[in-house]
This record gives sequence, structure tokens and C-alpha cells, in this order.
Amino acid sequence: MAANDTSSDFYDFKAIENKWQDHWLSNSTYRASVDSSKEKYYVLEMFPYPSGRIHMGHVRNYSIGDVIARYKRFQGFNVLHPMGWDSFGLPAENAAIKNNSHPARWTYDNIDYMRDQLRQLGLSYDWEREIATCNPKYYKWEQQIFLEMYEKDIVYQKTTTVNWCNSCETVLANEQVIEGACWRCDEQVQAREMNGWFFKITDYAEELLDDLDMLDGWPDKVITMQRNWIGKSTGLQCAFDIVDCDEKLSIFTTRPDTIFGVTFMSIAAEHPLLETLLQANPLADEVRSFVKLIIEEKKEQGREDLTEKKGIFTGRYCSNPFNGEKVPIFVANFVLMGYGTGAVMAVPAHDQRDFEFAKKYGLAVHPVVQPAGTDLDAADMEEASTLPGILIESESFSGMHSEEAKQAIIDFARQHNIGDSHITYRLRDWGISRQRYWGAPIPMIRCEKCGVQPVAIKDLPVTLPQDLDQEQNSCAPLHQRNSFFETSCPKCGGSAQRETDTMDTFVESSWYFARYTSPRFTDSPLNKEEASRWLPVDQYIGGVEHAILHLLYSRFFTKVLRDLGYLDIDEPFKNLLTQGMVIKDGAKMSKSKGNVVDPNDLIQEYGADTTRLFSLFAAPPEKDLEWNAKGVEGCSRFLNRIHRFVSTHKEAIIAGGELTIASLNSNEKELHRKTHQTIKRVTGNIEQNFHFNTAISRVMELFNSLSSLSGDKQKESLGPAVIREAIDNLLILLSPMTPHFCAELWANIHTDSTIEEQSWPTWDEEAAREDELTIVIQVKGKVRSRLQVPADIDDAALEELALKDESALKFIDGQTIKKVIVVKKKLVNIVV
RNA sequence: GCCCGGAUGGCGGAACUGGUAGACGCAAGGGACUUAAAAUCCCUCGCCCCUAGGGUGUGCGAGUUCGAUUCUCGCUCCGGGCACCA
Repeated sequence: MAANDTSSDFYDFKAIENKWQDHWLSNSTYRASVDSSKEKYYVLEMFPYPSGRIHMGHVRNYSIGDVIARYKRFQGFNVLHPMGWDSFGLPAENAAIKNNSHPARWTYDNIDYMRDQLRQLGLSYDWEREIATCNPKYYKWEQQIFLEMYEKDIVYQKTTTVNWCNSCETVLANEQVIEGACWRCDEQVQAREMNGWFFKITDYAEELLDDLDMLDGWPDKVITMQRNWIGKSTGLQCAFDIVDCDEKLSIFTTRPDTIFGVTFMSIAAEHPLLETLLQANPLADEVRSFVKLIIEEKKEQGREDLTEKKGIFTGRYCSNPFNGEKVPIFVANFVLMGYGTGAVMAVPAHDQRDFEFAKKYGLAVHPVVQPAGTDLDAADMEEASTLPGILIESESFSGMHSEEAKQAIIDFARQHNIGDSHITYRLRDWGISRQRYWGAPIPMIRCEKCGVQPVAIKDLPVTLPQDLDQEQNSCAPLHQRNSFFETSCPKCGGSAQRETDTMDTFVESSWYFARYTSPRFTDSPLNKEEASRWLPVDQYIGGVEHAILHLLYSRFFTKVLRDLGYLDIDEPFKNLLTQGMVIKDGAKMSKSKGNVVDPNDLIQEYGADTTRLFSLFAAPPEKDLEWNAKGVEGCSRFLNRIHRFVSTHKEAIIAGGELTIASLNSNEKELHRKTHQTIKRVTGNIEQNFHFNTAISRVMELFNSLSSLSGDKQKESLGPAVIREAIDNLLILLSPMTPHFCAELWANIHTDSTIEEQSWPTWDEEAAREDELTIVIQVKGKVRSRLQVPADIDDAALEELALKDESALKFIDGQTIKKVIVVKKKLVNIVV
């Protein structure tokens, strides 16, 4: 039952919230203006996928963003605070199949519903800039960017292994393969070689890594995750001659210092030279069936646990270019084709994987780096030694320290033309092709005569077929729709076929923040003038689950758009706040756990302001927030107390009048002081680290002072001016968190202005200063007494007072005083 | 395995650059108002000891310091990320 039905003491949040939401919307209060007299501030929350309805995570994310937006407006900034929809993606296809509807229909219905929910929360968005990425007016520009990237050689095609379901005739993302079977039809998934489009993100690897240093407004955690994801390694790449063969086997190592300890070579099962090695080879059949087996195993295991190390001798040898030593070549299941060269020089003495492999197959262990204070002996080593040390048995390099030897050996390789230093990244190029319907079509055409041809920019957008064919599934992939893919070649005019893959939905979210700066611009993807006015985003807020992919892709796109001439920035997000999850009963809210709290219910029962207030008050933004129903009631109670106070004192507050400091009585002085202290602290809490939880606490303290000072009949009464000062400031300080509530109370006591027109209050340092201080007296570091002293006391006087203090003297008890430490205006410590 | 975080009352959380531990809220207990309940208001609230008062206390163990939740070293537990990356 709604609380406001049962008691007239409760303020009518429904009426108030509706009133102000309508007011803001019809007045375009939050339209971002082109006001060059004000400094710009762009605050952005990660836009939602229109899944159906908002959840508590959204409420938290958007409340945080809204407080920042509103705070910055009060501070006099020209604020851009837009919202939109990341609206391509698989759930729409699933829902369409389930409801026999169309993905577009489902998506736009959800957007309408969720937009309404966001409005009910009173979020101060500039709705005139709203975008939906599934709209051709958005993806048209994405297709143009794609073509310009193609032009610049940042896009290319290649063939890779993908998960394929035979019955659904589609590629599946890794997440859609459940225990080796298709999630939709249970058919066993197969590995298939498929052609796809890739973005050359690796071309930007070095810059993406280096520029992390510029991001001092990002959490260290996210920086570290990105750094690890890019995974830069520096080392030696060199070639081993294959015995009785013209080919060479190229390897990459970060430990060139151990090259004299190589006792065998491991190559990946997919290594391209493997077939060459097996020509006219008696072991060929055995090796081939082994290779088949481990490829199967890899597929089944996916990326999960480590499998046991396995391998097989190919019957062939290669020679170490440094000492000519012949070493056997093995195929090993732990060597990745996708990293380095797909071949690894094996040094069992100094690499744990090689060690285990050598032990299993009885291969030699040859230590060549002796760490200080050890005496490695191959015979009794139980694990690899990975410590640095002095090189032994390494010809002319023996005696060198391993760190120094790394460079010396690389130099040697370069001089003798057997190898060179090399940098390898863990980061791979970004495969963007998806064999799905509900995504942005890739604007390319295949002509038998002319090959792959880009769609002409004037012919964009390449739109998704919207027809709902009764015979077909409404979201059948594009390769099943002749009317879509049959076209003519832009070059020769002959018959040709469109690319039928759509883009990964991460592409849309990689540049939407830039499109918000000119969302209706019709000449090109971005209006450069607007983009450079607003970008970079000053404050970006979202879940840490996007720490790697979305943020990395957005950084990549920013650099690409810069190189295409659209942007003049290197990094998109100046400051990043990763908010914690909303938890209930110790777990993330989820349908399967049955611990979800629906924001709709909260808004119905307590109103948007209370809902926002609780989500801001219960924890600092970066930490997880534990749901507590009683805590929401506490927040509701707080707002009601303020409401009641303002109602009862309305006449006095309106009468208000000017504050004359000289004539304040002691109670008035105390409230005046508390007001200014509160302004100072709340401002500090927001400025420093967006700790709204403590900011709200401060406002609560102010209100507690106000109500106890005004309620105490024993004391001198408070005049209207000082109450008015306290309330006016309290409302502004609280209004970023509870905007409707504060706007309404403000309007109740001011006829000539709205709260939005106000400036953030400033504090008077003089007024905020305490005139009495509590000084702690310690004896040997333990608190023994407290003294009330005038605020302007000096150290000498303080020391004198402390040494006369009776409760402290008790603990000195005749002992000699060795030292007295006085901390200005804080404490005196007497050491005996 | 490697790399990041974190640990403070019954609970969520405060504590500026080392200087009164527990702000604010929740819960709990007591009281006022009420025929009663709800709402509201007031008081108490880390633990231990016999009160005045004292002892003890920020995951554990050391250290630096007049003084450590805060700094250093060594652990334990929890959370997250990456994971055969050569």
C-alpha cells in the first residue's frame, strides 16, 4: 500500500514528481545550449540495451550521472547530458522468434517503455539528442565510417575458425555454445573456417597502450586490465633451420638469454609448416591422427581449464642458429597458433611448461642461467627455474647477467642475420562479422568480375530489409534474403551480391558518444565543430564489466576518427567512474536467483526522489551497493521530515529577510555556522570523489541541527532569517539528488524564482569557523582528557593548560615529563 | 599460477596530508503521545570490568613513531580480472 494514502503527513510525491517532470520537458530545461560564455561539461552514462525495463543497476548508474549533471549546471557549466539506446543485438531476434513479431517492433516498444521509466526518475537528459543505434539514420554513418576505414586500410577480410551450427545455419558467438552444443537447437557445434571482416586494432596497439598514461582520471584497475589485455611483450624473433628442408621455423621468445638451453622445439597443431614436415615421413600418419585428436580436444574444452600437456615427435629436427645443435620438433597441445609465430623454442630448465613436457617425454633439461646462490643441476631439478642469474654454458655469453645477455643475444642475432628484436601483442584484430539479422549491414559488395567492392557513399545507408515474410522467419539472416543481397556491381554494373554479415554491436557503442554532439547532422557522421566543442567526455560512468571491450573499442574508434579527420582528440573519456553492482542477499540481482527489486515498485511506493536518494546514500558509487528495504524507508522519512518542517515554518521562511550577522544570538550563530560548514563539506565530497553518501550525511546533519535548535524551547529561539538561510541552502545542496522534491519546496517558499536558476552556494570561511575547539590531552599517546578552548589559542597557551589539567595530571603521577608534543588546534601529548 | 582491489559495531558505511575510531543511516532496547496501532518525538546503543572510573578495540603477527584504521614488512580470508601468451 502506498504510504502516502494512509497519512497526510507524507508529502504527495506523485503529484510533485509529475508536475516537475512535465515542467522540465515542456520548458526544455535540460537542453544543452551552444553557450560559449560558459565552460562546457559533458557527462555521460553508458547507454542501455533496450531489454524491456530498467533495473536497479540502471537506476544507480543514471542517478550518479544525474547528480553530476545537475551539480555542474549549478556550478555554471554548460552541461551536455544525453541519453540513447544501444538497440541492435541478439535478444531482439530471440524475442521476435518467440512472439512471432519483428525485432524492430520489439526494440522500439521497449525503448518507448524504458524512456518513460527514465523520465519518471526525473533524469535531466537533453531528450532532443536521443539516438537509437538500430535507426538507419544512425547506422548510415557507421557504414560510412566503415567505408572510410576500408579506404584507409584499417578494415580487411580474412578467414578464421568459428563456431558453426548446421541446423540453424549460423555462426555462434562463444557465449552461445553450451557444452559443445548450440544453445537454440542443441545441435553439436562444429568448427568452420569462415571469411570475416576485421578492424586492424593491432595497428593502434602501441598507441592504445602508451596513451593509458594520459588517463589519470581512470581507475587504476581499469588501466591495468587494459594493459594486460593489450599484453605487450618484447623479445627475440629468430629462425631455426629445419634439417633436410629449405624451410625455416620462426620462433618468438621473451627469454633470448636462455637460447643455449633449447633442447627441443614445440609447434602448434595448426602450424602451416606441419604438412611440409610430414612429407615422405614414416611417422606422418601417426602424427596426423594425433593432431586431429588434440584439435578436437581443444574445441571441446573451449577456453576452460588447462588440459594435460601432450605432444608427439614429428620425426624431424631443426638446428639452433646460435650453436648449430640439432633439436627434435614436437607438436604440442599447449602451443597457440594465434600468438607469436605458433612455434616455441623449448627450454625446460627455465620454463615450467617446457619442463613438464620434457619430463613426460624424457627430453633433456639443460640449465643455462644460474641464479645467485644456487647450483642448478638438471638431474635433481623438480621445476623450472625462472629467476634471473648468470649465464653458463652459453659460449661467449657465459658469465653475463641474464638481463644484459637478453640484449646482447638480440644484437648478435641481428648482426648475424638470424633474427631481431620483436614486439608481440596479446591483442588480436577485432572480428566484426556476425551472421545475424539484427545488426548494421556491412556495406560491401562482391562482384565475380571485379572482386570485393565498397558500396558508394552516396548509396548509403544499406538498410535492413524490414519486410515480414510469412514464409520466413522475420529475423532470418541476410544471406537467406535474395531481395536484399542481389544487387549490381558499383564498378562494372554487372550482377553482384551484397555482403550479408552485419556488424558486431560493439561497433555502434564505439562512437555513439561522439554522435551525441551532433545527433541530427545530415552531412557526415560528425559535425566537426560540435564534436570539438563538446569532446572529450568529461565524466563517463558505467559498470566495470565494460572495462575492457567497450572502453578499448571506443578508444580505438576515437583514434581512427581522429585519423579520418573527424576528431581532434586522442582519448574519448577524460574521467571514468566505474560504479559497483547492486547486490541483494549477497548476490547480484538476477531473475534466476529471484532477488530482483523492480524500480517501478519503488517509484510507486516511495517516489523517484527517495529511490534516487537511497541508491546514492547506501554506498559510495564505486562500491557494491547492498539492497536494504529498511534503508529506503529511512530515506523516505528524511524527506518527509524536511517537508513537514518547511510546511510548519513556511510563513517564517517566506518572511525571512536579510541576515545581520552582528545581531545573531548564540543558537542562530550555531545554525549559521552549521549551514556554512555543510556547504563546504558537501561541495568537498562531490568535488573530491563523488562521494554522495557522505554529502547526503552532511545535509542530514544540517537538518538535525536545524530541527533540534528550532525545537528546543529552553534555548534562545531562531529568527526567520537564519532558518531561511539554512533551508535555502539545504534545498540547493540536496537538489541534485532529489530534484523534484527540492524544486517543489523551493517553489513553495519563493515566488520569484525556480531552483534551477540558482547557483551552487559558496561558504563563508569566517562563518564556518568554530569559535571553540575540543583539544585532546594524551599522556603517553593515550587520551586522558578533553578541553574546550577558544579557537584562536596558541601552542604555548595550550601546553600550559594541558599541564594544569587535573585528569591528565593523575596519569603523570609524579613521573618526569620527557617531552610535550603540541599539535596545532588538535591535541597535546605528554610523554613521561 | 600471475595481476589488481578489499577487510572498521548486529548491518550499510564515516574518519583531511599519521593526531578524539565508529559521523550519517538502518536494526535493536527503553520512554512519551494514543483506548490501541501506525506515524511522530525523546533517550541508550563496540566489547569487557563492580559504579565514579578504568581496561580493551579497525582481519592476524611484527616494525617505524610521542602517537598507526592510515606508513613498512610478513601472513590469513574475501572479491574481481587474466589465464598454457613462449
